Amino acid sequence: MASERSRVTASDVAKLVGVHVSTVSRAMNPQTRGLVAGDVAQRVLAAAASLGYAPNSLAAGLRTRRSFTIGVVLPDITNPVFPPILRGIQEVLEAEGYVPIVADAGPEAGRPEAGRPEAGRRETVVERLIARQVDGLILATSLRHDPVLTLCRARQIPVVLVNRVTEDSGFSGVVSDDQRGMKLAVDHLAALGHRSIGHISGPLELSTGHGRLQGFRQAMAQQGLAVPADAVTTAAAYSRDAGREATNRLLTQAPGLTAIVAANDLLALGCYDALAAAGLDCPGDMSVVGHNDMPLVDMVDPPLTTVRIRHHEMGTEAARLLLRQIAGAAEGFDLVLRPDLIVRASTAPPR
Amino acid sequence: MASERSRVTASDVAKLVGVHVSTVSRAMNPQTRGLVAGDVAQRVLAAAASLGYAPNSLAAGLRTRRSFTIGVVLPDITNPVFPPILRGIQEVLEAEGYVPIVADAGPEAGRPEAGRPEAGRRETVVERLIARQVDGLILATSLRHDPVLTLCRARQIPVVLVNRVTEDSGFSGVVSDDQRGMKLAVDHLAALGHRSIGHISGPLELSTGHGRLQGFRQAMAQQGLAVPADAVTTAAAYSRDAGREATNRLLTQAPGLTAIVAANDLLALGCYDALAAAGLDCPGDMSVVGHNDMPLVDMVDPPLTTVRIRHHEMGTEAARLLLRQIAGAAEGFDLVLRPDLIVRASTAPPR
DNA sequence: CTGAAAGCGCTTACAG
DNA sequence: CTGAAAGCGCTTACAG
Repeated sequence: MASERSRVTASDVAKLVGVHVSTVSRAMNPQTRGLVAGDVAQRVLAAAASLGYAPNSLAAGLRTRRSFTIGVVLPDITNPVFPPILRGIQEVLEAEGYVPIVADAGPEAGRPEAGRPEAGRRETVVERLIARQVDGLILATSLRHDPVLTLCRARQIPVVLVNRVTEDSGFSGVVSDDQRGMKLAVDHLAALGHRSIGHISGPLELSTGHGRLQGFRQAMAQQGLAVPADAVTTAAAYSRDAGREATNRLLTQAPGLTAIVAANDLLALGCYDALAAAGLDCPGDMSVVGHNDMPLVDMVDPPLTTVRIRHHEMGTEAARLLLRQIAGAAEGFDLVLRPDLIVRASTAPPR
Repeated sequence: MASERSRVTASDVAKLVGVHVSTVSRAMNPQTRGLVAGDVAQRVLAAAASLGYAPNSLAAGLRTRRSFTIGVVLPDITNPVFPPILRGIQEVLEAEGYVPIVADAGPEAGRPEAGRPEAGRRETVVERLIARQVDGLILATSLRHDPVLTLCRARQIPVVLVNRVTEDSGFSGVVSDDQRGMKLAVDHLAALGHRSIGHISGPLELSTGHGRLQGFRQAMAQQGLAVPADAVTTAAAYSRDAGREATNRLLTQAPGLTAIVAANDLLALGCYDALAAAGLDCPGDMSVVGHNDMPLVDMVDPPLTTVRIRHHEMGTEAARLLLRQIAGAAEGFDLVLRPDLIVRASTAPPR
C-alpha cells in the first residue's frame, strides 16, 4: 500500500552513525565528500546502503533550486522520427544525472489545425513543465514564429530547439541541413535524367517545411531546372494521408512530372498510396524521394530512396547544448547536422 | 541565464493581495478553495495570474509526500510497439495531474543478453526513479521471473506491468490475450489449408515469448495439427535480425513448412529478409503471420498479415490501474485485452 | 572536520 | 473564514 511506504531519511542515517545530518549530506554527495573525514564518510555510506537510503531529490531540489529535470515537448511520440531523438536526449541527460519529463503535445494529423497542435495547448504544456520546476526545455514543436517561445523567454528558462527551429533569434537549435538534403535528392534525380520534378512540402509554418522548400528551389535552380508554380504543393500535415492528398493534387495540376521529392517519409508513403490508387507504377511512372529514413522504409514496396537524418545525434546534441546553457554558457547558435542520401528502389530513370 | 530566473512564490501573491500565504495556498487549490471567501479567492487568483504565479510542485510534493510523477520504464522507445503505449499512459496521467518520467532501459538487440537488458541496469533505473519520489511505476520490461520486482516490493511502491508481465503474483498487469491471438493466427492458416506450420517464438523469459508459444501449441492441438520439435525455434531477441536468423534455422531443420507464425512483427520482417535471401516467395512458398500490427507493416512487401494488439489501450488501462492503486484500491489482477487478426497479403493457401 | 541553524516553498492541523 | 506555526527533507553558509 502506498500509505505504508517507508521513507528513510538522512536523519535516520545520521542517528545510526551517530553524526549530524549535515555530515550525512556531505558524505552522500561526491562533490562534498572530501569535506568529511574518510572513515566517517565510509560509515555513512555503509549505513546508507544498509538502510536503503537515497537522498530525496525533491527536497534537495527545493533547497538548491534545481530539479535535475528537463522538459521535452514532442508533437507526437508516435511519429517514428521522435523516438530516436528522445533516446539520444535521454542518454546524455542520464549521464549527467538529469531525467526527461516527456510531454506529448498531441497528435498532429486529423487535428483542426493539422501540422500544429493549437498554440493554447502547447502553451499549457510548457507552463505545466515550468511549474514543475524543470531546469530547462527541449522543444521539438516550435513554429517558425512561435508565441510559446516568447513565453519561455519571459520565464527566462533555458531552451533548446530540436528538429524544428524558430526564426526568432536567441534560441539555440539542432537541425539537419535541409539545403543539403534537398540538393542531394534533386541532384540524384537530375543525374537519373529527370527534368520535371515536383515537390510536396511540409506545412510552411514549420522550419522543415519552409526550409526544405527553399532547398528544393535552390537545388533545382542550380541544376538549371524550372519549377513551375503547379509543381509544388503544400501538405496539410506531415502525415501519410496528407501526402496522398497532396500527390493527387500534383497528379492533376502537373501531369508531366516524372519525379516527386516529398518533404518527409510519411508524405512519401502517402505518395505511394496515391500512385497505386491512380494505377501508376513507382518508380516506373514516377520516382519518389522521401526525407528522414525512418524505420522500415527500406522494406516498403518499393524500398524508399530518402534523405537520412541523424535523429539520434540530434537528440544527444540538443541535450548537450541545453546542459551547457544551464551551466551558464553562452547560447544562441544552431548546430547543423549533415544528412546523407540513401538510394533504394523508388527512384529510376524516367521512361 | 538560468541564474536570473525570476521565481514568484505564494508569498509574493499574498503580499500583493494583503492576505496570508496560507490563504493563497487554499485559494489556489480547487479542493480547498471553498474554505476561502469568494471575493478573496477571486483576488488571489487574479493576482496569481497577473504575476504569472504557479505553485512550486516540488515544494508542494515535499510537504504532501507526493510528487505527482510516475516512472515509466521501457526496454526500448525505438521499438514501434512502445510509443502508442506511452501515449496512452501520458493521456490518462495528464488528465489526473501526473506526469511520466520515461526511462529507457536501453536497446535490446545486440546486447550481450539480447532481449533483456541486464538486471543490474534495470535495477539501477528503478532505484533512481524511486529516489526521485515517483508515486508509482509502470514497467514494460519485466521478465517472467524478475528480481527487479522484488526490489519494488521491498520499497512498497505501487507498480503496474504492461505488455510483459511476471509470473510472481501480486502485481497487476495489462496484457494482450496471447492465447487468442495465436489461435486467430493458426486458425486462419489452417483454414487456408496449411498443415505444416512453424513458430518463431520470442525470448522465453518474457511473458509474451512464453505465452505465445503456449498459445501456438494449444491452437495447433485444437486443429489436430502436429508440432514436431524442429518446427519451433526461439529468437534471441525481438528484432529483425533475430527473426532472420531464426528463419534460417527453421528453413534448415524443418524444410517441409508452408507457414510461419512469428511472435512479433519485427521477427516476421526478419523472416521476409531470410526468405528473400533464400529465393523463396512469400506467400507463394511460405505464408508469414506477425504479431502487433505495428505502423507500416501494411506497406511492406507483401503487406503483413498480423495479430493487432491494442497498444494505446494497454497504456491507458495501465495508467488507470496504477492511479487506482495509488488511491489505495486493491491490486493484483490482470487486465487482458482482446486482439484481432488483420489479414493482408503475406498469407495464402499453400502451393 | 563537524555541528547547529536557517531556509528552500509549500500545506495543513490548530486556534480563533 | 483567516492567520500563525510547524514541518516535509534536504543543503550550505557560519562558527568553532
